[in-house]
Amino acid sequence: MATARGRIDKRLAILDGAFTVFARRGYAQACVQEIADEAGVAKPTVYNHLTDKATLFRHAMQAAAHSVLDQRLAALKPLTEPGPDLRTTMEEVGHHLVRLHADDRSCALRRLLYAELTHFPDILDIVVESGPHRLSQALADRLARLILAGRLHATNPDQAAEHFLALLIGPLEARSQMGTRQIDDTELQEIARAAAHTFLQAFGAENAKARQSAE
Amino acid sequence: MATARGRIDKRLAILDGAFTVFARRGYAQACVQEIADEAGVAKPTVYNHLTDKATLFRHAMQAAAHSVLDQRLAALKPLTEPGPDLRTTMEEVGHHLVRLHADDRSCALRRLLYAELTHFPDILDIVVESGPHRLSQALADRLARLILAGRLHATNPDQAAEHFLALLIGPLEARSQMGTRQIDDTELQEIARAAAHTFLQAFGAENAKARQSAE
DNA sequence: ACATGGTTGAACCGACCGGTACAATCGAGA
DNA sequence: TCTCGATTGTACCGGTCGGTTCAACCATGT
Repeated sequence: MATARGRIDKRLAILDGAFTVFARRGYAQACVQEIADEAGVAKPTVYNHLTDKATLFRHAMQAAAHSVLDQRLAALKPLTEPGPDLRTTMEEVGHHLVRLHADDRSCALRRLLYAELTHFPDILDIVVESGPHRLSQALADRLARLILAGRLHATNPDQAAEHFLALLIGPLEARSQMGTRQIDDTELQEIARAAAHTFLQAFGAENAKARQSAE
Repeated sequence: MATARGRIDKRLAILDGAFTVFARRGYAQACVQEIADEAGVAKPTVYNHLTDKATLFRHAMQAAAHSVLDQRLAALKPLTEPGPDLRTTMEEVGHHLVRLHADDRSCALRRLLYAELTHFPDILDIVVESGPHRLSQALADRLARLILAGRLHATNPDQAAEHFLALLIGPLEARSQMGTRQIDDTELQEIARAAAHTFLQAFGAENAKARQSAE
């Protein structure tokens, strides 16, 4: 009705509307009629494209997870060619990651994942495998290069990546109350700055050299 | 029927059974009849003690959050009188915290909180205020003492506490897939060890002295 | 023995919702 | 213009569940 009555794939509109409604109501409380309305489509059309409410949920979650992952991987790009000041590039990357993590759809995705873990165990594989795990791997790759280049001092790039992400996400989650409170951008920047500070304090090459020369 | 037909407060059994069933099914899918069965009680008895399914949920969550918080605060005790080796006491405390965090009830509490954030905004205040926030505050108090005693080098005890908790919880959450996978205790210990290592690398007094003397 | 108040089982009401059936309609290609 | 497939609105079925009612049932205090 409200949608442009074109040939644009309704499937996309359905999946998008489905995620919106699932995010708003949760799986059980979301009724298919509301999803159909949100997508500007009749209820039978929904069942025409997706057989089940469950498979509708699965596909919507998968699509959302995919789009979220792409954004996050793109945010790591500056680390492949960091400027002379490693600290500011790490702060930038951290800021970017934190901003993506605080995004509404990202928060909704995590909430839904947490919520329906028990009912849809297979979704965990889809989302988490293509989510934090892939991100951590990609970050570890970048950090490994930096270690080899002598700009970081760490024994285990995987652990370093895990810890950097933890220093970013942990304080963010604590402050944002699971995405309820809106956080203004300067506070996000402050979180990223603090995380980069602690991380470089622990893994920065200069600090390591200082420690070694003092022994 | 199966329960001892004593005068023991049924209210407690109801709240406990309610949390169990909510954890198992989620809020919407949990039917009151199953809660009554779990508590060994008739359905009208449930409505006799708690007026509503919603208030039942609220009270069950509050009770669970309270018990979880108590355990976590108790785990901080060794930090008030740390032995000569700060590292091992921090590893112990971290191990204890991580083990509590990985507990089934604790995971279920977080899952339910995440899941029903939208429907019960007031629960967030109850749980999060008496949860991670209080824990972070208590930890910050302990760390402040250690800073004054010259055993840690940090400018902001609140931030240090936030970062230590992040280094513990973040990797745990990543590895445990939101509490789905069971983690064996030696892996928990390894997580705590790594967290304490990075934390002391960044905030340890010896490292700081080394850095200063090298400048 | 008697009264009282919480407890029990069972049945019941009303609402909601997933999924389907069906007839009417629309849109594009021949 | 005609036809075919997808889409639409609507109505319906069946099941589930929150919440209530009610009669019977203890267990206690007097």
